[in-house]
Amino acid sequence: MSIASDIIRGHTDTIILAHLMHGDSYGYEINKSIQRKTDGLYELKEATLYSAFRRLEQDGSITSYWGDESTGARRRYYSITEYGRHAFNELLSEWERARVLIDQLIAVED
Amino acid sequence: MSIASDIIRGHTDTIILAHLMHGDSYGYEINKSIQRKTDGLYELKEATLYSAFRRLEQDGSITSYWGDESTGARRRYYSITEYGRHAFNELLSEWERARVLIDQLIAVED
DNA sequence: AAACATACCTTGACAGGCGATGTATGTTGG
DNA sequence: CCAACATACATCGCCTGTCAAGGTATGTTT
Repeated sequence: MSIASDIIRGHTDTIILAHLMHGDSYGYEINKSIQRKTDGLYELKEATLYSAFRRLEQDGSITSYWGDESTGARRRYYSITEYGRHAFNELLSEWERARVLIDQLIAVED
Repeated sequence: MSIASDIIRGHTDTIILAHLMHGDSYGYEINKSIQRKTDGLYELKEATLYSAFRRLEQDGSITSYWGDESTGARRRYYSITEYGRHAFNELLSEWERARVLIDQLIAVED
């Protein structure tokens, strides 16, 4: 892992919601997708991932249901809600603002 | 405050070190400078600021000394060390990488 | 005299990340 | 055939950074 978790902290929810904007998915798949997208540079720790699911479901951003796999391990699918889409957009624009702010604050030139 | 602290979290040290790259400074002034730079959009909470100073001094990134104000409240000045400059550069490039990574992960298009 | 600005500091609570550990199913290499 | 690995989910308890609240002290302005 080459990225400090304190930098990613606060983006976990956004990352998960972004994935669910494409359609329903489940934990393992979401994590694999993150690894693929970042060429293995980043992954969510399982404990982080599942605690995020709990958080997001509690606040109404996602809902979940068990898949009907006839074979293999069972999967719990997650679906983004209308509220979740709205929350995601908020998080996105917050990120835009934060990115500018941080760049401003850590620039050595003034 | 319009930026969630979980997004800025992990940048506190970088922000402080960036300021000290210009020269020695003290807590109150650093915080005022942050508010100025961001037009009041962001400020470090005092508890956060001073706990960051402690952290940075402990790991050898900064050193401190009391100013010799003949009038007004006393000031504790902080100075970035050679190690601190190195650490700052590391943090900077980590931010570059993280920014790209996050953008990649929260993009809805793929 | 009160309010405000400058300036520092500590305590205790809280939230998110994560190492460790556990469960269960299915596939594959030797 | 069985050990190792991949898939897939879940929880517990620790650690770390943030911050509300509170405190101290000096100087200026109203």
